[in-house]
Amino acid sequence: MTARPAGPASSKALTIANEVRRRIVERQWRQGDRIPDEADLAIEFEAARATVNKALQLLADEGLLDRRRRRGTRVAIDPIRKATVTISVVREQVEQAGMAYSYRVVAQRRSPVPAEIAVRLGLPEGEILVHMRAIHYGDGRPFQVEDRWINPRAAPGLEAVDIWQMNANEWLVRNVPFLRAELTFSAENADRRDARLLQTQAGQALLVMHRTTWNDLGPVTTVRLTFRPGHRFGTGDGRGP
Amino acid sequence: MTARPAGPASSKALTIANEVRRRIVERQWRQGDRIPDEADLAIEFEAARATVNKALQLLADEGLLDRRRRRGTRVAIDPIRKATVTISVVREQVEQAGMAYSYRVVAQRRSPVPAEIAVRLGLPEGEILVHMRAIHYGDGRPFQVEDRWINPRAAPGLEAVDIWQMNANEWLVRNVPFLRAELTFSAENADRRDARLLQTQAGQALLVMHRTTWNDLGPVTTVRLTFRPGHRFGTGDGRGP
DNA sequence: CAGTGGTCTAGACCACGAG
DNA sequence: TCGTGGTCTAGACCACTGG
Repeated sequence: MTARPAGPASSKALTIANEVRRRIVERQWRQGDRIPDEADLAIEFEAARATVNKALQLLADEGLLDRRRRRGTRVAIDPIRKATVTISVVREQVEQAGMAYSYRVVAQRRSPVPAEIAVRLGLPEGEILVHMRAIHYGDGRPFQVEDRWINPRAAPGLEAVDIWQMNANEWLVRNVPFLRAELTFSAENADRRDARLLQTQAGQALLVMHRTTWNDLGPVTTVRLTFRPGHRFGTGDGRGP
Repeated sequence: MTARPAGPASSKALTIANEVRRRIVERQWRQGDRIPDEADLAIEFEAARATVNKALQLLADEGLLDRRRRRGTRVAIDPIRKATVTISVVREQVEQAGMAYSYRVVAQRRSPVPAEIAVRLGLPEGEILVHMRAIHYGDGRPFQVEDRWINPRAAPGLEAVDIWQMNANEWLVRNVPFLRAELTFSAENADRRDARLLQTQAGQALLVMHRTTWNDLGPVTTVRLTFRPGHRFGTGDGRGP
């Protein structure tokens, strides 16, 4: 297996970015080195400075370059490593794995928000939110358990839908764009309820993802997603194919 | 707590992006709608088309817009959700948490690579790689256990360093830029060795991160990072502050 | 074919910050 | 102070694709 063969690319800016990346990776330009300024590179690559700028910005976003006015552009001493996690709709994850998707709501009610959740959302404790629990299945076996609180004041249109029927995840994705999201991963031992819902045993290590989203009306929803045992959450990194 | 008040921004392109985002979030432009083309927006915002293009590209990268030649720009029906995970150096994580960092190598040898690891790296089974285990401490308590395989052929300069002394994570970050990385998160019950190294109990749910990196010479390293119980891996979402 | 986004260019001015 | 990156502009041509 070879790594991406830093070959040419479809656009001039990408071609330049790839060439600069090659020089860094092959240690022609080393960590901490200052590289030629935009004007010089523009001459070398026979491109406009704006094009070179675009290429270098790309590499800076990747964390490979450190750019500052007046100081110039240097190869990052400590390349920041960014990975992009794509949060797809659960159904797509299941179907991509070649399994038949199904979904069941196991609980739904309006309820005063407990302290822990209130803190996470930044709402006063005891406010009335919609609380629901649901299970996503792949080929009839539990794939993911969803425990969700929804703030109806930030999700206009929610009253009109039948929560027992709809898939909250998809409904929210499709109908309530968000401005900001927070995401955490952690591992927890399954408690009795987790174990029952996921058809596994208490104590089993489970991957847990918490996601909270906000829009301009305030906090929209916070959800605890518990994956079936053995699930892996994978990514490419933010650096192209 | 309010969400980011989609206010003006430091650059004209960002100002435009924020305004367009606001119109989408406030449902003035709805999922699937076609929005005005670049030329029209350029007139409305009194900007050059290139500036509008930059703004819209930004929103398309976020997944909020779907742009195609000739077809125009539409509000995405199914906004892809991307989150950016920043993998910092362990020492920085520890120090940011206000703890004193220390590090200890507990094992190091050259060894034929076992099948599972070989597959992950895309190397033939039995090839001789460097294998090491180390523990990262915060205030003297185990923070993370590192189990790493390094391919010396892709890490020039490795022979010259004292593996027992160096911090492999930092050495690699500083000296071997990579082109591609794969990352997965999972949860595992601690086995006896994990439990001993992390000073916890067998069976405890642990967050595990696997990371494999490649450069132009081939696979560089694959590492299994096991975090102390209760560790959370958090992110912003790549959309601003 | 023609409308739309994708990209490039040459030139300009500005903002930051090291010396 | 002044070199460097950050950004914008007006104009141009190209590439894709719907009608």
